[in-house]
Amino acid sequence: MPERVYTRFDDDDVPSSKPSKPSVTSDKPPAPSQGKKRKRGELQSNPAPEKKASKLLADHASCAKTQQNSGNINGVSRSGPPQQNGIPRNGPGRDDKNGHGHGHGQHGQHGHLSKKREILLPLRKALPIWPHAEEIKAGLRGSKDVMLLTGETGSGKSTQVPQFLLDEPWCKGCIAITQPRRVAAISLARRVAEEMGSLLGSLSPASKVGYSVRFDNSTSPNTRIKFLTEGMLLQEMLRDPWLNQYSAVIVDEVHERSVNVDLLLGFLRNLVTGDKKGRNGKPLKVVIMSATADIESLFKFFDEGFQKSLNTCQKAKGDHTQTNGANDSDSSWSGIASSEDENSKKALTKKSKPNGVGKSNGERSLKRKENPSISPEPIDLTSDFMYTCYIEGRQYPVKIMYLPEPTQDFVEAALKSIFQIHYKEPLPGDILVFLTGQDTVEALERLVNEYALGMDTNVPKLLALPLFAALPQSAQQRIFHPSPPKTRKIILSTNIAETSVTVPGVRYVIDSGKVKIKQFRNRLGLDSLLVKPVSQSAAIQRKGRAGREAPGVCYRLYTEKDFVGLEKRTVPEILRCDLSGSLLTMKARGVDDIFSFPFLDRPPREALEKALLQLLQLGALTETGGISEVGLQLAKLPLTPTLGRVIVEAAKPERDCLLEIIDIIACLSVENIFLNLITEEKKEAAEEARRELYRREGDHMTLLTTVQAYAKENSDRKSWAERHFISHRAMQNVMDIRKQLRQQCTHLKLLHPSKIPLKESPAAPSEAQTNAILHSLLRGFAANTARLMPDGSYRTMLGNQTVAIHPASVMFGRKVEAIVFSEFVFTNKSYARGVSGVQLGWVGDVLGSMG
DNA sequence: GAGCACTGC
Repeated sequence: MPERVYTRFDDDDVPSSKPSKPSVTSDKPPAPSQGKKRKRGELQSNPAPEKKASKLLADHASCAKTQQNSGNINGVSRSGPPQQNGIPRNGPGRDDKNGHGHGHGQHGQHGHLSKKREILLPLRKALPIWPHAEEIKAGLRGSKDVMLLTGETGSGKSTQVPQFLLDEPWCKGCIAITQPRRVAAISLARRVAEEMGSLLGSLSPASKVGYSVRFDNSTSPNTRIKFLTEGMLLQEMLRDPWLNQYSAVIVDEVHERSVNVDLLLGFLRNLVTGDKKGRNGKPLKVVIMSATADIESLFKFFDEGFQKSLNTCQKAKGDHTQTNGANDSDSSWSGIASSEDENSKKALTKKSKPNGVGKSNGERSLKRKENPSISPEPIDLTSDFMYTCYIEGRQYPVKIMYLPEPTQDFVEAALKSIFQIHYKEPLPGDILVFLTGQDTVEALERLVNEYALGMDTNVPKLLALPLFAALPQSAQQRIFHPSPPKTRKIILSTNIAETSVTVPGVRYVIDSGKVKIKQFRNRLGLDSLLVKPVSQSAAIQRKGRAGREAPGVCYRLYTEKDFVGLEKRTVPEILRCDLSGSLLTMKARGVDDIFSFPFLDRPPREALEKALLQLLQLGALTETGGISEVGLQLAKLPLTPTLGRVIVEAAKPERDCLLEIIDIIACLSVENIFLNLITEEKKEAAEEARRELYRREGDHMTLLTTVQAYAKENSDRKSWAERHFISHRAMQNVMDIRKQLRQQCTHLKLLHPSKIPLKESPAAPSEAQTNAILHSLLRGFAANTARLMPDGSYRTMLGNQTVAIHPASVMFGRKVEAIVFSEFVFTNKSYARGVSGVQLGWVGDVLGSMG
């Protein structure tokens, strides 16, 4: 009875039980429409010659049913179809942060620069955000220090907002704008420099736009707009906690909710609602840019900060004057808000009850929650200190198709959908498939290629392109090449395409509805990497990838009911990661009481306590919970506290193996340097080629040997890496980090400059050195130790859990009395990765010394 | 016998 049929849910991503208007749903077949409707059997009219293919298509044909193509569109339609203003794809301000859209070099001459600026100006003026310039400027004047801004994809917010604010009277200093990713920071800076007719960063002392990311700082004395990664701004706050060089901080892509952005928001709230005494009276304006759905919680977050500050201020006043009514809220308003104009004064008097405004807006926005994808109606979330602004985006409508029945095998379901789309839909229109990981990507790639062989010759060709982070850069670049003639590209991707990489040419998205997600388990102290259902917001994000260039279709490989049952939001990273690094960051920036730090989402007390305990065990905190000398050193290292602690240990005179440890740590802080090989043939070849690098002491000494051998190779490192089946890109990263860590350690007086060899030392480490290295590792990873049990398994020293040595380890299959490991991950079972053999007595010593 | 995605003076 249940026909396998894609059903379409019109219009809204989050269906409510009673749709506000009639829509095509799963229980009623759509009314036939005159236009593009295709017959059911149409797929069969193109029978594939090969049996497999024809079987597949026949299967799918019976379930393929196209829905009427109503003019109803999903997403933002208010501003009409995009690109009507002659704006090219990837044109100005379209949030193209891959750096592929406009890779112009610098034009050396002033004339060129201003000409470029003139050319770009009309394109800027056509952006959806342009008409809001005055509103945005006005929104931050007077007592209003915080602006919440939602701008959908393609609104131009990342490029235009800093330029709007630049000439405001309060803006005497620099504007910082943060990005979650390096490429985004750099390509946005390049774009804005062009728009302003300025050279980029350090290219000229006069340049007004720069950027700052790890390993790459490009600013000038005259930089007014600086794009930086979130981590970079946090790092700057270590030196300059009041952010004195900035007049404004713009935090972009807040909805991605990285750990760093959460910390940043907490610090910024404290700054902007605090006494600002370190800023010598200079104002600091904060702009938060995020998805519409987050605005309410962000508003509450900052509003709470302002309320608290009012209460504190008022209490202080009460204490001083010894007079009335500490709870009389009205009397306190004028105390803190030194309003600069009549309007804000009026606003002050209007707001009689602290919660009044927020509440009514809360009710209104609840309505929106049911339909988050409709055209945003402005919600009037305003306070005396905040302004909320909505910018429509440029997004084409995307139809959604659901499976009528859940599927167990999303790879097979994706395969069927790919061929269904390919046979049904005319070119152009590439297909983007969201899968969980390298394994499913490669499995589907093989299947697509296999079935494509059986396609009729008059059917367009298929080109399957895998996309995942571990893929070499050159292979990743293939997705940007235009399709060959009469060919449809099928991009098989992990969630890298959700945020990090924008694939051009996509009109069809197939969403497996699954994602591999990392979760830190406090009690066990280990990371889990598990396949889980995506959240609704992630599903919406994936769907949106189909509507970047033309109207599109999103095939969800789950039912509409499944979608309704999904979590609304992806759990923010800060609630599912090890917090020790974050807490160290906070302690180093003067947050004494981490339990009162303003978290947008507060991690459970247990997680905070666990992290504090870990920092204590590393010696990063004093007995009283203050930060120690070691802790300050760790906070300055671009490493996790654990890895940092290994560095500090290795610098001790009795260990004296810092350079070696730096090489190892550099490897541990990049992705796997050893390439994953698929065919048996290559695996064997790699085994053979790497034999000279393998060390029986374990993975850490193997990494050291590898770095030393690579560094020693002066002629052609790339071919050396290829010969040894080692990722050259990862090794370049390792060398960058090695350099940075050496510098850092010199600054921290852990390393004397005279110790850095001018030439790469070829000497293999002695046994004494090896022991020193392993002891240093043990100091940081004391909790990651296990002993061999009589039955041949390993059990952790703390917690007595079973761990298996990961198959990729050189220690795999070996039995030694004890092991130390730098990574502990749960996938199918608990695995130790990065394993070295150690003496049981050493482990006892280090555990004993920690108490 | 196995590898989501980012990021740091």
